[in-house]
Amino acid sequence: MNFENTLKNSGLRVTQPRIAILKFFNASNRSYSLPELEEKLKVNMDRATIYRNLLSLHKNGILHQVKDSNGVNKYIQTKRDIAGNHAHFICLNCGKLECLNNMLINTPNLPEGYVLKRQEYLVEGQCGHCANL
Amino acid sequence: MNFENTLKNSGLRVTQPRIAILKFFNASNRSYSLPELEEKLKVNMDRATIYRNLLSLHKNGILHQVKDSNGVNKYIQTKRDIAGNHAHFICLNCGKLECLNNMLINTPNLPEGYVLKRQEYLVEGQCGHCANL
DNA sequence: TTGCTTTTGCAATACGATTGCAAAAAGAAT
DNA sequence: ATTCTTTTTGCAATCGTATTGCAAAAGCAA
Repeated sequence: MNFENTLKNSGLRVTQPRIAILKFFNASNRSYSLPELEEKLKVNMDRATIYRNLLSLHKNGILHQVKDSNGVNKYIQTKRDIAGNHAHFICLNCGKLECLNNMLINTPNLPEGYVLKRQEYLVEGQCGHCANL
Repeated sequence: MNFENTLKNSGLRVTQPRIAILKFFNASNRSYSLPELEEKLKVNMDRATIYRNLLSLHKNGILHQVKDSNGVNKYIQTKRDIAGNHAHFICLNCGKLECLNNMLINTPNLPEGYVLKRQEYLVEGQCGHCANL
């Protein structure tokens, strides 16, 4: 499916900034923060535009959003073969974010009367490439 | 053990701000962020003082530090009966942070060649008290 | 009490996240 | 193609938490 359809299917208008963002993520397999994207795309669009599009693309399931250990949001293209809760890995060196598909998170065993809203299992370290530098 | 000894054992000088901070945490079983502590303690000390003391108390294992889902650092008194990696629960309503001692995290199964640096399993929801309001 | 080291208080700054608003662009209706 | 309505963009401002430089104050050992 092309970028235009991706947007249309989510009820989003097809705009230049959005196409550029989708194209950018599609050409990369790592994650980016808003400041990083700003740097990469700033000749083409404003920070607020990127920001708001990251939000809506995430809300529509097109981008995956994970906070790194500094509390900074990182975005990566959602892979469609992932279901259920899973852990995330972020490479502290290159910033690559991976979904650890083999680490499914089972529903946590909370004390009696507690209500679960969300959970996030973040693993950080060095990916295979960066560990060998 | 009293607050003075706690500090001395970590090689930290015994100062009024530190005693006040330890006393404050000791009287509460929930977690606080820097802004929250600022509010509670600002008549007595400066924000930078609180900030730097939270860092050193955390570095010395006296306080536990966990980022909530907004990326804000929360601090809570370290309970000495906790060993190993465990999940953390934060109540979205009252802010209470709990160590889920029954949820020990086993070493994640990373792909070949990856290096693990740190991990954090955060669970958010409502605690038993807040769920019944 | 002296002298050295650590800590504090104040002020400034860094930095990512977020918003208001008018102009521009997209898309539906005609 | 033109008009009209709604969404989106760009710019600038602002928010909130985190962080730092530096001189003065406090802690502590000799």
